[in-house]
Amino acid sequence: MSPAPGPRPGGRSARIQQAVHASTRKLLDERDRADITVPMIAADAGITPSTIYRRWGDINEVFADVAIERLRPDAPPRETGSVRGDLVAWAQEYLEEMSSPVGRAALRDVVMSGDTNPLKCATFCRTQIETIVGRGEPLGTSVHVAVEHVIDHVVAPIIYRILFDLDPLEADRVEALVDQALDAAVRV
Amino acid sequence: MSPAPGPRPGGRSARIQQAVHASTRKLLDERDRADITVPMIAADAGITPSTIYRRWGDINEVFADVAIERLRPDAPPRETGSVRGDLVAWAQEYLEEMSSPVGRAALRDVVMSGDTNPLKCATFCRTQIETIVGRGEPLGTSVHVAVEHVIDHVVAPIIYRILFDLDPLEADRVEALVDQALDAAVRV
DNA sequence: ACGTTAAAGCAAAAGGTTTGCGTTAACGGA
DNA sequence: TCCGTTAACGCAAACCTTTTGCTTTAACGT
Repeated sequence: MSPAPGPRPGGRSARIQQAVHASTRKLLDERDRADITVPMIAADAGITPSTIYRRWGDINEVFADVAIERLRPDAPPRETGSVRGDLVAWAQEYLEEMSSPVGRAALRDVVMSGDTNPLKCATFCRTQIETIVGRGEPLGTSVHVAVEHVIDHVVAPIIYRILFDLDPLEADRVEALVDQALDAAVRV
Repeated sequence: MSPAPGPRPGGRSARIQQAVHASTRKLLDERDRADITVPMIAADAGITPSTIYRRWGDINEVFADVAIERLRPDAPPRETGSVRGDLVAWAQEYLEEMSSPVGRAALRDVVMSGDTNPLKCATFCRTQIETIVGRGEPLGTSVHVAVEHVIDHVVAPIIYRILFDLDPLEADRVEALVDQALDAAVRV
């Protein structure tokens, strides 16, 4: 009776999505974001503008879509031998990536799009932290508590300062923040 | 020789700015932000669209301009008898205001506009905190340190969770964050 | 292979944005 | 108080983006 009209992730759709992403990234490297239009992206990708409007809605959704790919972790956090060491290394690298012009722009593009993209982005981050903390203490509610503290005391200040254009954190301050987060988690 | 061509904050400009702000706030209450256009605002304000384009550039700048007025503190932080109490009361109120749909939208509008607006917004916040901390220990570098810690450990988690659509902080967790910020500041 | 249908192409209509030029109204000096 | 100067506004036409109805293409299941 119902042929299950689910999505169709087939070849053509995927090809067009990749073309749009590639053209958007390319234009983003060349021009200022305010000077990029949907017809420009379409022309570069070799498709018609209406395809973009129908699939993405508006140009901000395209930017957000590209941004979230940039924000997706490409590898599990590397191991240094201790949870603290892993967290410090991960946080310093995260700070580095997000402070760069590309990282800042990606963060803004994600934040300005509807609720689900920011949540997805925060979840990428949380998952990485869970991996690290989970190595030291496999499973249990204390892991969850520690993760929350790392998000509040380490990730939040990093991102807040970037989004609001304050001076970025120093690398050694990141270390202190990690210690404070772990301290706070232990005391609960 | 040079008649100093400075800005002209006179009556007409101010009147038009107010009209645009008022119409924007009104439309923002009625419709979804994506459905609001520059010609709509202009019509409601009784001016021509080109005036808005020339003064603000685009509609996002208008939204950001309105948002920053919403974010500007309307009174100095109220006093409870202790620095800790003042900070807790202020932070809980701040959380409340920023979590509301209007507050969230204003935050996003500010963040998505160029660098100076976010910085202005963060400075509003910092100034309020400085006022509170300065009451306990008038002037000195330790005040500055404490303010930094409150921003990193209290403000940042509040705002991060709002912007990335995580569960908002509980009111009693705010209290714990203030304590942690003050602890961290003392240890430096 | 064939039928079905989601997604893309095309083109015209609708609407938003930019721009040149004339007009208005603050501001400063006589 | 009046007058000259000039930033800012109004108007309207040109330009570009966005939307929309219809046709065509190409995945996917049978």
